[in-house]
Amino acid sequence: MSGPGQRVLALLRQMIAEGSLAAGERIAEIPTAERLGVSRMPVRMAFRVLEQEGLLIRHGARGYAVRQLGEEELAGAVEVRGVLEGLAARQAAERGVSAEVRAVLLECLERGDRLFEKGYLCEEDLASYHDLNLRFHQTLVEASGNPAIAAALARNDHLPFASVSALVVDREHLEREYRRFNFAHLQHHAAVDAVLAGQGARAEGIMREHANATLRYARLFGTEEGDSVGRTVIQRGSQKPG
Amino acid sequence: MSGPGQRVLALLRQMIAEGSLAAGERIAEIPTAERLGVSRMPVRMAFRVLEQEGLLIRHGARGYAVRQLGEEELAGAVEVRGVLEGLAARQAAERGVSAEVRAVLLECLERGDRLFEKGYLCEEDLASYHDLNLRFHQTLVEASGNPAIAAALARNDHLPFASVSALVVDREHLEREYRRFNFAHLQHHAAVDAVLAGQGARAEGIMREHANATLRYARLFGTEEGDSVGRTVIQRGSQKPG
DNA sequence: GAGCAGACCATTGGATCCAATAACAACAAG
DNA sequence: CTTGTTGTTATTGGATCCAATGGTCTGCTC
Repeated sequence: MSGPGQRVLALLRQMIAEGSLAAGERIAEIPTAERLGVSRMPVRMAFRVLEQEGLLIRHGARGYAVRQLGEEELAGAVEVRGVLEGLAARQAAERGVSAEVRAVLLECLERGDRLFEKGYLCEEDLASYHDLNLRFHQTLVEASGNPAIAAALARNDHLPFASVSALVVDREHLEREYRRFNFAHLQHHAAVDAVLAGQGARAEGIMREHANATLRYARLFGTEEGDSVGRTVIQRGSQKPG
Repeated sequence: MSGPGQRVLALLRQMIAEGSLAAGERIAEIPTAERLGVSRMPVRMAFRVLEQEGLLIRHGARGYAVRQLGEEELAGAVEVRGVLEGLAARQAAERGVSAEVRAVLLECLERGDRLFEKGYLCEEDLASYHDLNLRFHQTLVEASGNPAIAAALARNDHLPFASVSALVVDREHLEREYRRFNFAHLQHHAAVDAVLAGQGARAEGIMREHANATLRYARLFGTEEGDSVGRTVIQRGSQKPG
């Protein structure tokens, strides 16, 4: 575990996510292998995985290309995440959650409450919120008892900006971000309320709308088009899907 | 294209789907390679892809195991397909469909009408219905304009029995299957009606329920538990996701 | 007799080599 | 001048070899 193969895979994912690899440009095995200082073999393996994840697409009959995803493709991925997490919430509500899951969800809510009750956000609050947000979503998906949801979500989670684990934050306007994340956190509250009450349809609707919190709310709460100054992505290490 | 690598991948998928490989049992590279008469390399590649598709899972620290999916996992996958195809139908209805898509959908409906109007099903009707069913679903997903849906569906489509391309038919009771497929076809009618009328929510609801036609209706329409005699799977060649 | 340690074997991952194929370019012919 | 054909090169896929790691079995010691 964590041999050169995994390292190459993680490196390529990161390079694609942060744009070091020009989108749409062709990418070959040998230059990539030399650039990363490994043999062609782990690169070959990584290319297959990355193709399955949708980050690379075949470029003609020879080689791969970094997939360039436009605005509406991103919106589509967010929409997909919405229906999947909505399904997870509904099934969790319908089947009922265990005491452990209930405890984790309530703890996430409480930790978020403590974050937001002081009325502003500082730098390390962003990291904390990111962590609890991730934990909340993962717990809900697990609580659905439907592993197919996690499997389907795994694809989206590899697309940059479309996953829960990628939070686009505007560090220049932390008061705006406070409102945005606070709203998202209130949606968490509503979702937990619905799930614990066994209200499947309500839980589904809330989580479906909540998917927009990642991306669309960023515009909704004031960050206009082209206002990319100071926008940062908190991207955490790839949590394993299993 | 279509070299030994693709052949190995297709063979392994088929062997997993039809149960030639015992579920849950460990599967190693070397015996598999010898059994298929190829080197270890294409097997290694295929294992990675199959792991990404969810057909294989890691068996401890060494090797892979064929994933055994129980009844409720299958039901979960069907549910996932429901929400995804529901989303596709809704987005197709909301954005409107092109003339070409409209023509294809109507042609699928008409061909189905001709199949069912004679009041019974014969053997080659099953293949015809399978083809038009597949075409219908693919067209609808494409019409959504959301490639993330197809990407998310690709995972489910590899799980045996959960995809549109796997129809479980009971050849012993073709009159029952007539009622079942006819019902599914009427759902197609309703879905197209809703999509063409721009009724997104209605289209979504119909397609969501329609996902159950693959599996759950088989029991609903009379095939009881354990009544597996004469049940066959029409599984067609792996249509490429892109 | 049981537990621990060491050694051997099985199996996987990486590297290098070889073959096959596709693309590009150059040259010749119409 | 344009187009077709052929040759060369670049790149990918497959095979074989080598190293590293984990598991198991056996023997020794307490």
